[in-house]
Amino acid sequence: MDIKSAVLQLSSIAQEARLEIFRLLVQAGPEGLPAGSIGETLQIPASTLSFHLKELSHAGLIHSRQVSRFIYYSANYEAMNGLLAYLTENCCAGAKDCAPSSICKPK
Amino acid sequence: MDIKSAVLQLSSIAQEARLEIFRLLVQAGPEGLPAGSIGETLQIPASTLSFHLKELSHAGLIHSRQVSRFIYYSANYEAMNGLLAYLTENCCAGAKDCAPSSICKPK
DNA sequence: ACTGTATTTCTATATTTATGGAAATATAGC
DNA sequence: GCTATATTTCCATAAATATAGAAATACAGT
Repeated sequence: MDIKSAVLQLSSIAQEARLEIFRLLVQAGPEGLPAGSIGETLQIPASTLSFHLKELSHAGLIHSRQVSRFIYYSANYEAMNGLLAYLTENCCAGAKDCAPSSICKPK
Repeated sequence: MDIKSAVLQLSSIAQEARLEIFRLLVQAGPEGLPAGSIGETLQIPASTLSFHLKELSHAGLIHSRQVSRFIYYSANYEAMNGLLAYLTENCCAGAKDCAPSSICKPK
């Protein structure tokens, strides 16, 4: 991963509403949740939510798929894993006792 | 760690210049580097650098200490470790095979 | 085709963040 | 106390980001 991708992904979760959205999707598991359900749970207006979902999608941290009239969003565990690995490597550069590169797996 | 602290810390490294600064300080080890040396290495004007260092300090990801006329900045490995632990927990909520909470240690 | 529901795009606005020169402050050596 | 160097603060400006209503689009059922 290059630094620009890392910054893009970090930016996408460096915002309270988006970090909450991401957490919610992680908790929701691989099936994810429809946009409306996310907005209802977190009390975010539809257009604002759409903006944030686009940011997260653009950074690659979430996926979306259409299920009839609903669009389901779900956490991209691999991408988050990659970001954590990048940060771990950067945090631990030159240090001993680092975690293995594979930190997180979807259930 | 609460979500606001996580967002603050993420924001502080969700910017290319600051992530570069942080990486450099991690590589430099616990002794850290004087501000001027950071600016020279990364080609960042003094006032801009000072702004970014303040952001990182405010988020708690770096320390500073005065050594004669120089101010040495160094990575706060514990804070970074805490952030990674928070993200790992949030990434892995409900998932098996998570990394241990202690991911990164200074050399 | 028409209707209702889900979501996005458009648009404007407010807010925050980044940049860097100039001036101010701090420290050390003479 | 003067001078040189290191760093920060002040300031203005530019650029990016966040917010949310209104309009547009997409889909499914009738």
